[in-house]
Amino acid sequence: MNSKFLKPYDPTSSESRIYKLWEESGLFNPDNLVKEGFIEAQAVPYTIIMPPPNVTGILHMGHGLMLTIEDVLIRFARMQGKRTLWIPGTDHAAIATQSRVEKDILKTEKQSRHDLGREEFIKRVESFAKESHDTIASQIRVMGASCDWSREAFTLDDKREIAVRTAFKRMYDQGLIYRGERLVNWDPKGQTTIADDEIVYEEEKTKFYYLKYGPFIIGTTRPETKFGDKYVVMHPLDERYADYKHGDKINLEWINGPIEATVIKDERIDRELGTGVMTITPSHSQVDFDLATTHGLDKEQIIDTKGKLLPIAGEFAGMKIKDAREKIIEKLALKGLVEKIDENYIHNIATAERTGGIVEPQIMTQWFVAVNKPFKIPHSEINGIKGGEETTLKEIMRKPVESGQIKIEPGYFDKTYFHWINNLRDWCISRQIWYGHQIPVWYKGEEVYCGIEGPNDGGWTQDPDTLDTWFSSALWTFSTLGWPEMTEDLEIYHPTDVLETGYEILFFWVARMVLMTGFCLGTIPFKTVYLHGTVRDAKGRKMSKSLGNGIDPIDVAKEFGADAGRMALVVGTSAGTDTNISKDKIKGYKNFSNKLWNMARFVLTYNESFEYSDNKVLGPKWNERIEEWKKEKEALTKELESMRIHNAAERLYHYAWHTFADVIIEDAKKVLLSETTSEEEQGEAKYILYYLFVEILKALHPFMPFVTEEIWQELPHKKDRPFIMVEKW
RNA sequence: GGGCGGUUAGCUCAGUUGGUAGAGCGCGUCAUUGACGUUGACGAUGUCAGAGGUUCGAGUCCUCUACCGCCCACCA
Repeated sequence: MNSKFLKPYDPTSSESRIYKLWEESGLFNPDNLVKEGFIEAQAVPYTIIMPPPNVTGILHMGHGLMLTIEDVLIRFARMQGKRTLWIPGTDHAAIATQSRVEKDILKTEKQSRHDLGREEFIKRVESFAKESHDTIASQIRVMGASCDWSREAFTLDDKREIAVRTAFKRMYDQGLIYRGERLVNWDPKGQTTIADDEIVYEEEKTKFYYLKYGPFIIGTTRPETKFGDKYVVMHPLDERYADYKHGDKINLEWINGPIEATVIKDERIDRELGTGVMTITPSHSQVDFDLATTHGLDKEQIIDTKGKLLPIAGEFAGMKIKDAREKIIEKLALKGLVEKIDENYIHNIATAERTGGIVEPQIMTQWFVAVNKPFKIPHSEINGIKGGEETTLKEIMRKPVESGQIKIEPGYFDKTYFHWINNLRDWCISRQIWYGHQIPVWYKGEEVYCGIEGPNDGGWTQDPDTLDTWFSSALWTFSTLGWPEMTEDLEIYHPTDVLETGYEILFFWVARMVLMTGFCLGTIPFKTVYLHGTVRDAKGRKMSKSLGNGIDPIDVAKEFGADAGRMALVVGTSAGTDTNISKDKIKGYKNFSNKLWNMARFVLTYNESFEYSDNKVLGPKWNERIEEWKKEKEALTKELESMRIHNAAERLYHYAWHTFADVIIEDAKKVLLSETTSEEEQGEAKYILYYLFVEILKALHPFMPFVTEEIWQELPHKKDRPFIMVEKW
């Protein structure tokens, strides 16, 4: 027995050494597993593509949970003899990364991205991203993730660039990507458009003004947008306004003098709300824009992209929204046009998630993906959608989940998924930022060209916008496998088996992967979606910098070992529910690592050498124990196959400690320490200890890969496989 | 405003198709120079949020109520 067993288990010295051994063996790569004969070439493939962490910083406990769950599934599949592939990668996270670097540069150099220029700025972002990537890659290793580094990908590397441009061009050619004037969410602070999902609504107390608009009273929180309001809208069945007919012209006194207003009747107006009458500002409000579009009304821009009033505001032109608001009310009050002011009006304002800027809707030319437009899908393996027939991207998202072809775990998220799809509007994919995939469209005068490469002849300018970061992540399951080339990887490993991710990105990402895979490949990206919850502190609070309650997975690995951290993350954590973690909990599993270590010490004390034999006959007492274990193992396998990882982990912990150590070892001890037992009896006791211990190590390996491998390497019996990692389940 | 989830032991949570309640931590008593004190044995604690229903039988299925949390949403 190696003398290291005489000391308590020290994870820090083992873990990095063991990871290195694994990595150098090349056995994270399924090609090598086949080459070296550990699995059959025809074996069932099992694939997970790692959700790429953003290169905006370092990994947190949420990533720790993600990596643990995926590694458990992967190691389990590998031990079951499947052709197991787990591809790691990182995400360029366009806006998040750009604004992070912008902030840094502003702080240290007092420069903006415009001061540096596009090229120089991109260089800075790239160097930041590189550094962040390296940190992340090493953290993933610390967690013990057995992913295939030879296939590592980045959402903004050369291969993925080709995939993105190919997908874009195909959609463009199908008419599913179009450029249009639409009302978009403009972030004046970030100077870019943002997606609906990137908005955070915040409650704000503001004033609600009732203004006299000719014979009507209109309510508003935003008098500064009212300069161009020359349409007054009401419900066609509202009896209070029956005297006014659609199209009537009314002359009235307004902010900067007399105007002519036109009456519009539309049933979308809520009669109960306010006075039941509204004026509209199509340029800066979605409802108003829709109304104006239906009735063919003028759309005048009132506020510019910096958040200042335009010349239409007359004397207020050039003022900021906040400053102008009070001044306008003062003027209206002087004219006697203010009926009433409600001082305590609570409403939600839209702010940009990344910058905190107050979103100002603007009419702009942007690129969109049409989700409701019918198109002919050439080939389809999606349940409920036939190749060669017409469908829509929305259908492509809905059908696989509806038909059960894609299973979402936990199941109740189906409802949320459908609810979201039903309310989905066209996806705005252009962003006015620099870091990301630049839109593969070039202009020369009136000519427009879309292609994988720019046109060869001179005089063309590429569209300056970049794509929403989710556009490239939506291709992730197949861009990582070599698409648009029809590679062997793509053939073998796609569709992938499991997408494991946090429930908060079900819409941003999961739904869009389904969309893109359906469009590009006519199939589904994955068979199962496993959604994990948020990792919280011991009191159930979100971990945050301001609270200082965060736990760093790397610190955990240093203090308790990655194995302990993994167990603590996984036990008691069912799909879709949040999990609380504390140092006490992690410490409990460090103790467990040590317990295993000491079991090894005891077992090896009595088994300096060991011969496995398949037909070893044991007495009934020990036989019962073996039967008991077999049942336990069956139950475990079932739990793992149904992805109830928490149950499997808990069962194993309980079996190893409270059955094997507390009962079986104690029983064996009685035999081994007694003077009166025969040699045969002693042999049986030794055998059962060794046999069951090895079984436990194997079963525990997916959960606690390091300590189990470390012990396995010291076992005396002749092993035909170099690592427990590639042992048979 | 719309949708979804939760409410089980002091704490954190399991509980697969309905069959007399479980784990970990914590707590109490005791043990122990024997693989391990990062230990062992034994033990206590629950009207499973409340009300009603279906059933031979409900933590589990149905309805309602209360509280907590999350997501979505352009209320002028």
